[in-house]
Amino acid sequence: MIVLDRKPTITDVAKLAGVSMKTVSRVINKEPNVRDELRDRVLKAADELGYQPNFSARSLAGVRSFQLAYLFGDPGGDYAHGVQIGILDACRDAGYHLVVEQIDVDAPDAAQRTATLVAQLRLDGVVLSPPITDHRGVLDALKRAGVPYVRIAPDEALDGSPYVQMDDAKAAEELTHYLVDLGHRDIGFIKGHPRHAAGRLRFEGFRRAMEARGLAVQPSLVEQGTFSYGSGIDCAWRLLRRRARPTAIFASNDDMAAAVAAVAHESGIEVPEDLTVVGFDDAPIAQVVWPPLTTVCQPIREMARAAADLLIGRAADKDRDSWPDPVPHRLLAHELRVRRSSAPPGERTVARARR
Amino acid sequence: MIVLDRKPTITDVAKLAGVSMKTVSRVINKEPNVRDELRDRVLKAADELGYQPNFSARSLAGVRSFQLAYLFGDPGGDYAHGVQIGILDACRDAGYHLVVEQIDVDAPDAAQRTATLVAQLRLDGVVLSPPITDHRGVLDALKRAGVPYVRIAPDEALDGSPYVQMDDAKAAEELTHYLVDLGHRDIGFIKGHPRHAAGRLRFEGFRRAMEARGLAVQPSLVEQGTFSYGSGIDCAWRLLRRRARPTAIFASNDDMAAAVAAVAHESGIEVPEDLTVVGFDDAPIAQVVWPPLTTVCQPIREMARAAADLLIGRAADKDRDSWPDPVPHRLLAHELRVRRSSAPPGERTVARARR
DNA sequence: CTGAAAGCGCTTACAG
DNA sequence: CTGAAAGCGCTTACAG
Repeated sequence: MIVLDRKPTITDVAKLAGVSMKTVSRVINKEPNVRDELRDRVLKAADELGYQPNFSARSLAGVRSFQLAYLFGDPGGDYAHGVQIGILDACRDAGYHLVVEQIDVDAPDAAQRTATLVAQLRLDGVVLSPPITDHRGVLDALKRAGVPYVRIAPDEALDGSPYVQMDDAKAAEELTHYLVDLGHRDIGFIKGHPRHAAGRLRFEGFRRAMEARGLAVQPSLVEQGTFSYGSGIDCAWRLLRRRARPTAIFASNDDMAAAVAAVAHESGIEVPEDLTVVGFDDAPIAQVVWPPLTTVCQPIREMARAAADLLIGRAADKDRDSWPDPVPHRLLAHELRVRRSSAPPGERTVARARR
Repeated sequence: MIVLDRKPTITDVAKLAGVSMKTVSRVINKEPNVRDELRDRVLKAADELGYQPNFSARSLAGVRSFQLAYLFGDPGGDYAHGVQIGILDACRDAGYHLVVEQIDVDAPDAAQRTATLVAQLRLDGVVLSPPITDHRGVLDALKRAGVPYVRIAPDEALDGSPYVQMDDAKAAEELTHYLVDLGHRDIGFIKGHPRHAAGRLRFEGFRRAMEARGLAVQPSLVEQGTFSYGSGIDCAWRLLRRRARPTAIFASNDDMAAAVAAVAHESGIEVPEDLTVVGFDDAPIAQVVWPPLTTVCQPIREMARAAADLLIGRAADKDRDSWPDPVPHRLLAHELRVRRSSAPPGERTVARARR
């Protein structure tokens, strides 16, 4: 181990190994066309000096920056955090770094802030998650700057860019079949944010499953939420104070399902004895409310990892100036998680619902 | 608005404004010694071209990088996410970018990964939060690399580096006084992770307050948790199946308090009628369990913001090679949040506890 | 398979 | 107050 009074550079390694700078560069970047003997000498020298490439120099000189950015909108979110962890998984494996930026979807300067970010930083790619995965201005700014991006759980796939998703409609169908199989007929539904694809698709799946079983979706049992806990509270009150209340409630995400459980408690309605409650996402909250929620696991971390890998793969490709045709996309598997918030409807519950 | 076929550089701005590159640099970086007239010309030219400085070039050439890093340990955390939002607040205002890295505290390569990060990236500073705010190896790696860092809620302040904190002991004291004033005498306590300063300080505050009121801390009512929801479940069972169970339980954080509430529900114990439960932090979970938790608000976002501001301030300082003496630190204000999980002990509850 | 030269877009250190 | 030159640590494009 040789210690310099400054950070060792590629030149230091080259001198020590007795080769040119360019050869060191080839070895560090795993490029072909280096004799094994030289490669070994370089690796040894780099190791002795504790050499690490300077990412600023790399990105200034080269076409790759070894840097990704993650743009997220929701300042509160478990979701955003989960996505971030998944991106970091990919970055760690590929020797990448991650820059994060929070951009309020409703801020008038969202597009401008995106443009500034990509003008200042050379980025191999940007990962987007809901709600800004569907922000037209942000998308346009990225396109104009020529920065590759991948959208997670996008609304319209029509953007021409790659995306990663799960099958929300199918998962909602499965969850609904599960409820019907349990014996529920009068099922309340709390919709998600109308602007979010996931919200619409989950309702669509519910509707389809009900029809498939010959059951009517009762309009009076469908409430419009926004995915927030607060909206879940409001919808739950409306649903539960009805004389003929449902025996089960399907909330479009776990936050709203937790809200339903809270309102039930407050109203003296036992979950799941008097009311089955199911959510969606398998967010941390699902296991932390009482009772733990039956839900569908959305593989957020894996989705994010896949998005980042797509970007890293493109940057490594010799044909890095465009996406392959057709543009890549990934559909990741979900999973039903049955927990204690669901049960067959009780006798008296059914009686009341039927009344 | 002039559009080039490439990103405009400082040279483009200089030419358009009819000044030297160096003058543009002075204006962009708000350095003194530029005539107003030149400044205006430069600003106008920069604006017309839509010029944005290249951060890679800046950090390669200069002593500042306009970039901070945030190292967090807990992959699950609301806490980490809150810290990140606070740092981003500061970055946004100062024109900084933020690189994030997740490092498992218990991983043997935690220090090595830190060293690699700071060798590859030029950073104006690093923000650390629990649990790695107390990781000796990580701290040493940072020190060795000469990268300034600020610790959030550190265990030992003895490190010689700046830190930001709240007064955990005092807050716990206040919360305990509140419980005693409500009429509680038999108060159970669930400790936090023994390795975390916050855990110890909160218990210390509890102890002090009990003594101040002439009440004994009953060893049989003190359980050792780890801040996790799961540990809260275990501790709650032990506390609640006792014949003479406490009338109130003080959990060292909200996750564990939520767990207590869940176990209470499962056991048919009503909160707050039969049992008062209080937490700590005012994490999102506090308002999302039933009933909402009485807790202490830890100003995480503001603490993180203060930490980042310290780092940004130092980088902007002409004396940026060392911290001022004495090293700066910030103590931010907490706040008691009374919600529905706490109430005076009921008659029968007191009777049972006294038995 | 290997390397010498030029250049990425800035800031530093210096001169005037 | 202003600017010309050198250099940060790499990669590119090219030559051999």
